[in-house]
Amino acid sequence: MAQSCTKHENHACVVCHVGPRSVWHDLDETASALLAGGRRRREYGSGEVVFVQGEQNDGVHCVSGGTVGIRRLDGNGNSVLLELAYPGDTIGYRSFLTGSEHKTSAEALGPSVVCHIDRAAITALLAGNPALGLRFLKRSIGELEHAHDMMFRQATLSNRHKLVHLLLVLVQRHGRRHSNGSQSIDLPVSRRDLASMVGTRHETISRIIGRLETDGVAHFSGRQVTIPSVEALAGEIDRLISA
Amino acid sequence: MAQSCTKHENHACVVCHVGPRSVWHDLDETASALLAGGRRRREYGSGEVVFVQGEQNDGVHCVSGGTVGIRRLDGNGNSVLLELAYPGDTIGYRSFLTGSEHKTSAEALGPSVVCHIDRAAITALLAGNPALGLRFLKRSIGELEHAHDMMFRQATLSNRHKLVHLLLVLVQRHGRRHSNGSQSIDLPVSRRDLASMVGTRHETISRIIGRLETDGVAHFSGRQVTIPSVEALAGEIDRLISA
DNA sequence: AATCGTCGTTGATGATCGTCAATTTTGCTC
DNA sequence: GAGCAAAATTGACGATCATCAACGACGATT
Repeated sequence: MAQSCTKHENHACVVCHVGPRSVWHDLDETASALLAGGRRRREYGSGEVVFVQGEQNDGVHCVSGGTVGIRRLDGNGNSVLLELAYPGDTIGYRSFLTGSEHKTSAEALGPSVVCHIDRAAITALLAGNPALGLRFLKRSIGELEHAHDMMFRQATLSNRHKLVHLLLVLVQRHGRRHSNGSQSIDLPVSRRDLASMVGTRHETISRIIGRLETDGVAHFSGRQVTIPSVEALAGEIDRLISA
Repeated sequence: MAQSCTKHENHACVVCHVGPRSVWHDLDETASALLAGGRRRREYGSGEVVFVQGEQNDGVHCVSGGTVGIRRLDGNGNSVLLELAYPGDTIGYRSFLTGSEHKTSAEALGPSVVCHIDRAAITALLAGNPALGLRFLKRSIGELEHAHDMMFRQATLSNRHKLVHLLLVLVQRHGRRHSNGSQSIDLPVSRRDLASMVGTRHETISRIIGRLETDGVAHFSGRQVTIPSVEALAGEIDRLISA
């Protein structure tokens, strides 16, 4: 999919559906030309790697289609999925701006399209567009708030509630509304990655899923999840967060 | 009145010990004058609040002395200490730059000195010094990396290991080296806050502390902690992280 | 000195989790 | 489709944790 970038190559990255939340939004013509010149589109198969933790940065990437997972690894085989990136999101900009190696890996979770923008182009763009730096700053701040939310949930919610919250987030991005009011999700991640996002083991995730099944609040079949009532599921957390 | 800077009023915030890691480092004279004019020093007693979650932003703060805790609360009495800020650190800049209310509270953990810099001054500084925006960007990225480290540890380490890691971090900032090789810390936080930083309950922290005692790797007396061998303590985690 | 509220510790208990292991299912390659 | 490796599930067990409760310690206030 996202078979989009066949025309208007000379405008601000039209390959990506650049919304107002993108850092590339609202560039002038010279900048757009610079961007178009330094950009290179590429399709990734499921599981293919965009950049690897520890590698030297070679520019930034912009997600155009699909879903990209931001992952951190250690030397013991531990793997944690820290973020999910969607079309319009720019990734790999941290190590670019700090001039360091990548602190995380990025991989396509399902067929995806990602553009690469080389160092020279971004350097020139940043030099000529001070507003671009501020956009990166706001993007970074947004991610930081998101990380703080996550840290807060990790410290206050039970594993079940964390999984429920994760499902509610995923249903917003990946949910398909059914005619009877229920919604379905095609999970972009494995059970193991679900576990890492919740902060527990995959066996525990399996068991929590089993309990959600018997409670009737969600039905799992492989990576397909059906939620009869999203409101009922949200109710599990709401009375903890708001009350 | 800003009863602070007794000399060098026309240089970059000399109240704070501005190191190269501070966002205010290396400003030119005009900018320093602007900063000095919009800055106001204030001393805070232990527990006093610098800014409150939910309040509208009224500029940024710069820690000059002591330790400031960044805390997030919810409506159920849950409280999590997300970060510790030390002299040279600028706080409250996120809500300033995004033009939103404070997403966290900040409070002095022990007697502290914090400067306030009003909106007008920073706005002018940012407009005249594009490099300042990049400094904020790098600071934000640094905090984000820190948050990702935290998320990774939350997902992979046991509570005991998380507490040990926290002690090792605190010993770097607050540790006093003893003649026999041991080190002591005056903890800047309560047991409850320790618990929130580890992501568990305070009773559990008490019990883990008890086990560290019986294992002889750390001795607790109130907020004073003595660690016979920091290397031995670090060894508990090292073989998990590196091996 | 007496009171009050918070903090810290400790105990008991049921719930949850991590680990090891066995088994089934899934997805991919040939 | 056969075969294989990884993923996912399930069971069993010991370890750890959350919760409720009781109690002592401490600081602040009166």
